[in-house]
Amino acid sequence: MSEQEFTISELSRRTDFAVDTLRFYEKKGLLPKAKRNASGYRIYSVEDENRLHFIRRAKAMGFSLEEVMDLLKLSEADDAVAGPIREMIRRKINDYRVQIREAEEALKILEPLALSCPGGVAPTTQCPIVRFLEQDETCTVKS
Amino acid sequence: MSEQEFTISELSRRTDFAVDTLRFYEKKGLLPKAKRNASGYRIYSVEDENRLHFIRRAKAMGFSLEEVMDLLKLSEADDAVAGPIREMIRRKINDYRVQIREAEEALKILEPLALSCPGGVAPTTQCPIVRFLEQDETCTVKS
DNA sequence: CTAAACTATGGACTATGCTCCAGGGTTGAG
DNA sequence: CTCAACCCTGGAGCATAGTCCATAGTTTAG
Repeated sequence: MSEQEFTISELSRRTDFAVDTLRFYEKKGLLPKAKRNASGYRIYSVEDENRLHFIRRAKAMGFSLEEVMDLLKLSEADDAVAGPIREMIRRKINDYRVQIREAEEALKILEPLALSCPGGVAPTTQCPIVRFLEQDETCTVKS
Repeated sequence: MSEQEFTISELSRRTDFAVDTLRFYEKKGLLPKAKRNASGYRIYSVEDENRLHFIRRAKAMGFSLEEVMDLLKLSEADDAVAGPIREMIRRKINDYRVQIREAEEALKILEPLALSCPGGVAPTTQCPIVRFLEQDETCTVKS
């Protein structure tokens, strides 16, 4: 009977996105304006479900909703080509590399401080961390 | 004459924090309620300047304003001891390590995809990235 | 027929860290 | 004296990604 059409709560159950999130995604343009039944209820299909799988994966790869939207557009256009998509992935790869480098820079400072700090009830005057933070020389890494 | 007291814009120039940011920090409790002159203007001292250097450094190490506030309290109390501070640094170190691990996980997936993607004007049906995103198996890494 | 469970809408609220604005008072140089 | 440049306050707004609410209509099981 039902030929692959579902209500919003069914789609929610199938994709594990909250009902509110699905409506939010529609408003943001990540999902197309849903078909409606006679009383205004949204009706979804397997296409929508697939689109949501795509969204989930792209988010898992660290893309923001705006980027996910771009990825969707880039991959769904009739004349869609691989170049721009690869570019987006390359940029994301670069973001991650920068992030790793910055985290490593911070660790290079924090780890020795943690090791040389006596901890326990030693007064903070003995604490190299506090001394480091109170220095007034500039220090790079972030911001 | 002026014995180390300055107005908010002077403090701003000396610390390179925007005037608005200084007022914002006071409201948030990162800076103590400033002394005022007869007409209600905030008056600052070198202590405030030092505190702001501390804040700048702690932020550069990746601490949020709330964490910076904790660090300030932990290091300024009369009976301040090194233990809790070291704990905070250790937690931040751990955060960075987790962040690095997650970024590496993502790279492990994205880098091979970028390498195997033909790019250019190849249709997206040829694009391993799109194929990856359209898969419906679950995949870990984030969220 | 009724009550529960579902659906719709628009708008408010969360956290983070500022940034900007309007409307008004104060200070300092010329 | 006047005008620019400063200061004050409270509140709004930005981005991100939802989440929750009130109010109201709809569908379905018993």
